[in-house]
Amino acid sequence: MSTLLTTFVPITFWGMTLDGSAYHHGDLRAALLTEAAAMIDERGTSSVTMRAIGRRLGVSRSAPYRHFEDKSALLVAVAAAGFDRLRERLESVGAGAPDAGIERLRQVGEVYVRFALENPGHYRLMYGKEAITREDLPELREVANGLFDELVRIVQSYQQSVTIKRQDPRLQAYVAWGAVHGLASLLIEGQILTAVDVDELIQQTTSTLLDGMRAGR
Amino acid sequence: MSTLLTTFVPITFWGMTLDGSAYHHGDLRAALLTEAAAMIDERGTSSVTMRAIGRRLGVSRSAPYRHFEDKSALLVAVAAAGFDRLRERLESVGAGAPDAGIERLRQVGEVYVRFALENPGHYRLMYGKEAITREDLPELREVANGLFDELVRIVQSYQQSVTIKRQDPRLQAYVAWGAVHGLASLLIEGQILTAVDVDELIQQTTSTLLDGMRAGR
DNA sequence: CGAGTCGGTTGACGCCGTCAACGTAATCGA
DNA sequence: TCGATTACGTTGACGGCGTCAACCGACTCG
Repeated sequence: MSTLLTTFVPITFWGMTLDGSAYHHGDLRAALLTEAAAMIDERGTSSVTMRAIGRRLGVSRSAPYRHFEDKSALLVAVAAAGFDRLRERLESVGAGAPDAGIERLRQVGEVYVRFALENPGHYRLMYGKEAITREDLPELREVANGLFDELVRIVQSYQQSVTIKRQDPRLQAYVAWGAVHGLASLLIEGQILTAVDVDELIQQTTSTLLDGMRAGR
Repeated sequence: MSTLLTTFVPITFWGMTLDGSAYHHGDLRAALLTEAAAMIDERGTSSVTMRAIGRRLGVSRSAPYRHFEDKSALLVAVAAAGFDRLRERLESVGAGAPDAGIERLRQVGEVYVRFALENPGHYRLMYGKEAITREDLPELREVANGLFDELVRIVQSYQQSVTIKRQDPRLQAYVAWGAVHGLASLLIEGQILTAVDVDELIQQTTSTLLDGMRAGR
């Protein structure tokens, strides 16, 4: 009897059935991350709910809890992935321009703002506090701080060229970060509505910043 | 009979009873605004719920709906009040320094950042999109744009002094706004953790900005 | 004094995050 | 090979949320 019944049980391989349905999803954790990321950039962080993401992936409302402790943990993971992508983008700048010079600092700023514009939801998540409520963000802080340290190093290296004022590189790095972060935020939040050319705006920001950092003497 | 019963009905004046309880609150609308503002700066925008604010004011969960169409409308009103306060603060800068000069632009930047630090919840609400979901923000946009126009005017007036580069003042104003907004945001969101002096950071930002705006020639 | 409006109330609905209890599939040790 | 364990899904339930509908008391004005 049980033998007969089993003939109606779908044949499975790694949780996947032949007709595509699955009891075990296969790699739900990865799917959750990419789906959450997509939702974030499509309709904002507030559109990400545990139930909605489950619905979109065809699993039950609480399936995500087998892979992330709570909603905040999921968002932290998405933010961490965002930091990784940003780091890659910034590192690729160095590879292209071996001559260095002030030009690299400018390019880093441009790439930074462009990343924010292309991944607004991610960017807000990474540098905002609203969605992420947990205190235990060791890895997240670590990767974010790593990025900042890289910026400090860049500033420092250019202070050693003659064209930059010799000042506390950490302070200078915060100023530079603030300028590009502010521009990115204003653009993302739709605060800059009058018809201005975004490229020109980025250009102007980096120019003003670098002029200000360069020694008046 | 009904005459006897009315002797047990509390004597009221403008909705207030002699023992302090009230059926009509008196001025619930104003109370909602101040209470929401307090909650925002104390425990963040996400702590503001229609039900919680009603609880804190001793009214029912849906009493606020007699004064604001929905939660977003309430938050818009709070944000608008924030813009008014910021405008007052910024206008007071002009009054104190009649001699003008580059110094005023620097002071405006400082006051701006300080306002954000003192009213972090308000500031986030004013310049973020997360909490406010409605499209019909005519007055809000208006007062925000008014503030920006004021900044454009300041930049313009200082371009007419010899010490500033002659460039599109709108573009320059966006750059300046971005720099202070970025610094404020980083500070508010707790992104600047390493021990740096906030005053020095503000100082450094405005200096770099003004140096960058000033003509190298 | 009676009608209408203003500003409160409760009940209900459907969303949400999350926990507990449960079931099934894959895996691993004997 | 098989039994136990673990990994990964499921549904049911709870309380909190925004919001709407229905209701009602209290002030206002003819």
